[in-house]
Amino acid sequence: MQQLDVTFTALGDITRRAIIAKLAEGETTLSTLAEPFDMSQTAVSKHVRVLSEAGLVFVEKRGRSRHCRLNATPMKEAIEWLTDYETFWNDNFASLARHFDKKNKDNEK
Amino acid sequence: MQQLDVTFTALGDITRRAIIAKLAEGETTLSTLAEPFDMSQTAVSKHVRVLSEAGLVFVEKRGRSRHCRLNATPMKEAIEWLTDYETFWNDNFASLARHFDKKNKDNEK
DNA sequence: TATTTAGTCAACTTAATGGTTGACTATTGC
DNA sequence: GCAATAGTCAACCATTAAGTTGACTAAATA
Repeated sequence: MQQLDVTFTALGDITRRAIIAKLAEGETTLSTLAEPFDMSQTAVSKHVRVLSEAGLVFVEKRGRSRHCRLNATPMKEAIEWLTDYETFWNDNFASLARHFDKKNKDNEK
Repeated sequence: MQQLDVTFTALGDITRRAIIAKLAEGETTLSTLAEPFDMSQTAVSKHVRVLSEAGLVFVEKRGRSRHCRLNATPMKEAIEWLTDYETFWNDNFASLARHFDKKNKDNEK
């Protein structure tokens, strides 16, 4: 699987996006993170694993608790991919040119 | 399911992103779209359905063929959601302030 | 009219997701 | 030492996803 696959897939779940939103307010432990959700801690833990495998969350074991920290850098690649299509919601010749310029440079994407 | 869920999920597949890239070059029929892929036309057709249900592709029946056209507007919401986290890959106080400003305005997301 | 072409549909397989529960491990604190 | 707390793990269930094939419909063309 490609990085963009795991990034977009990880973001395609409302619970995981909510976890990200929580973590944007600051680092927390798994249990406090899980508390507001209407599902078991195990379920939240699985979502956090998906996020951590996507590199979107760093988990650090500290004593008996797990501290989770947001890492947004994989979003960069996602946003770059999306930005490449901005021409299709702005009909703007400059961005159109940018789109096909970029396409010629990196045909592997 | 929420719009962001279907958008991100649709984008979380490399074949579907490749379809989008093809359609960025211009409208095509399903069969010419399917041709380069190493899978049945039925499979490609299913991917196109996922994209069209996400609103990312418009499909129009014309004679015996289906013409597919890219519609990138759902990407706008996706990019807006992501941009809200730019503070976490730039450590920039202005974008941090923007992030928490926005959070206060629209707590429903 | 007969045949090719474009595409869908239904049925099926396999694997992944998203959730549960119960048992377990390890750490903390009384 | 014992009990509470934080979390994982394994097993299970139901649903969805991604692909296949074969039969079918509808349009274009020889």
